[in-house]
Amino acid sequence: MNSLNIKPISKNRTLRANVAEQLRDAIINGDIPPRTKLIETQLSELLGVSRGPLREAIRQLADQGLIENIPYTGTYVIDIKVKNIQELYSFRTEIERFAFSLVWNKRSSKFYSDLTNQHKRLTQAIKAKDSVATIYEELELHSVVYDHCGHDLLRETWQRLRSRLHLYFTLHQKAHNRSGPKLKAHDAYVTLAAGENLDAMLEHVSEHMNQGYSKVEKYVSMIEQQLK
Amino acid sequence: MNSLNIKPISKNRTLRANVAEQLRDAIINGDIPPRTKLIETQLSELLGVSRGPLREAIRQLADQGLIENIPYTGTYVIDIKVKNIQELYSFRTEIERFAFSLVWNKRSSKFYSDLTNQHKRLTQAIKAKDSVATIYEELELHSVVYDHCGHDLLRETWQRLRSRLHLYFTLHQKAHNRSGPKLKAHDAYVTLAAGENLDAMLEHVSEHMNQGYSKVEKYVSMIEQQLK
DNA sequence: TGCGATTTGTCCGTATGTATT
DNA sequence: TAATACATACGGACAAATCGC
Repeated sequence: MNSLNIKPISKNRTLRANVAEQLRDAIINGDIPPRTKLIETQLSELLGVSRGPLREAIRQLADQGLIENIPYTGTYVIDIKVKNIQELYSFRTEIERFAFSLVWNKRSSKFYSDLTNQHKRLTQAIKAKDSVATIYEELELHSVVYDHCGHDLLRETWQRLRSRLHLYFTLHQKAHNRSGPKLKAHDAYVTLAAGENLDAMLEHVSEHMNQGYSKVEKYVSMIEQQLK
Repeated sequence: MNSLNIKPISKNRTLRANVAEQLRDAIINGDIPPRTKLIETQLSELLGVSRGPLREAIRQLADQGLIENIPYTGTYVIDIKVKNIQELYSFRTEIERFAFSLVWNKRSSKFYSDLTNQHKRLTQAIKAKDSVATIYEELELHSVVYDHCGHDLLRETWQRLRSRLHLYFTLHQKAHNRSGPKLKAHDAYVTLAAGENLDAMLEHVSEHMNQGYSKVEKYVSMIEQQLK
């Protein structure tokens, strides 16, 4: 009843936006695997749109870093590389620490409630063993601090990373789909974020990221070797 | 002879890339002032291209944050707002400190030479009172650390900020075109970057940014009041 | 080296949707 | 309410570039 449905009722009014959203979702959910070549004529027929809006959507996803476009050659879903993961995690650490520094002295009651509510959703998804929802809710949990820090540029930067991060999470999940994230992995995160010790929070962010990184690093380096 | 020409011989092979570059340059050089509405039919005729590539270029510049698109309504050059400037500078501080931390222990001889050469170019531009070149060379100087830190994601993020920063610099310059940057404003920056005290460098970056921010803040808040 | 097939890039004419007046 | 201006979308056509043979 009072639980808001997660569905983002974003009625994208333009076709290009809808196409971009559909393609993005298909990629980050693993339905279109890395290295796949996106052929315009095929896609436009599949999606039921003309090449115009499709090409504009492709341009947007390329700017977001989910696909790579080589002129006169083709557009490909990005590849997995250890270096990219490492960069994603190290950069994430920096900006999330920055976000907490910004939000710390102006944390509102809504911040606390958003945090706990989102933690609840994540816990439920984990308990339900819904791996797709778990990934989404974990990213949503981390989005809370960006949404409340009042720094549009920072939030925008986070959103750009989020898609790629989502893709890596999905691929990792699919590789060994039984080991989801630990049930209590985010307890300390939420507790500290609602506490009064900023330094402890910042330190925890760094640790949390390192743990996440080492979790996927081995898998990715293995994949990279296989493809080599 | 040995001095490489600055001209980026980037023969953009696709029309959309050329159009995007032309539009971007026109905006950051102030030839197309903020709030200007970009009308597709006019632009496509002016540039001598069809609406297809033009629209794709517009989508790219919108993703870069230089223009804003409102569906079925129009595309406008971004507005100037104090909050945006403040965000730009605070975020820049964070990522440039991060970049120096990354590069510190692997600074190569090329890093030092790039740094001093670029400082020389900046100095020459200032002496020549070439305000357009001065802005470009100052941004190039700051680009050195990103180019050498070996973090593609960080460099990519910097490039995204750079266009907006360039625009603000240009507008500030045009507002009172006699006060260019001080001749020795970057001496300490270069000296510290080539030195051995990382903490001093990081501290200087923060100070350097604060100075830059306060320089444009008053001007922008004035403009913002005028337009209100 | 060249040739042909495939795909991307580009142009144009037209029709429709939307906001504004 | 109607009319206008413009963005959006479609479909067909052709040019240009890449790749495999």
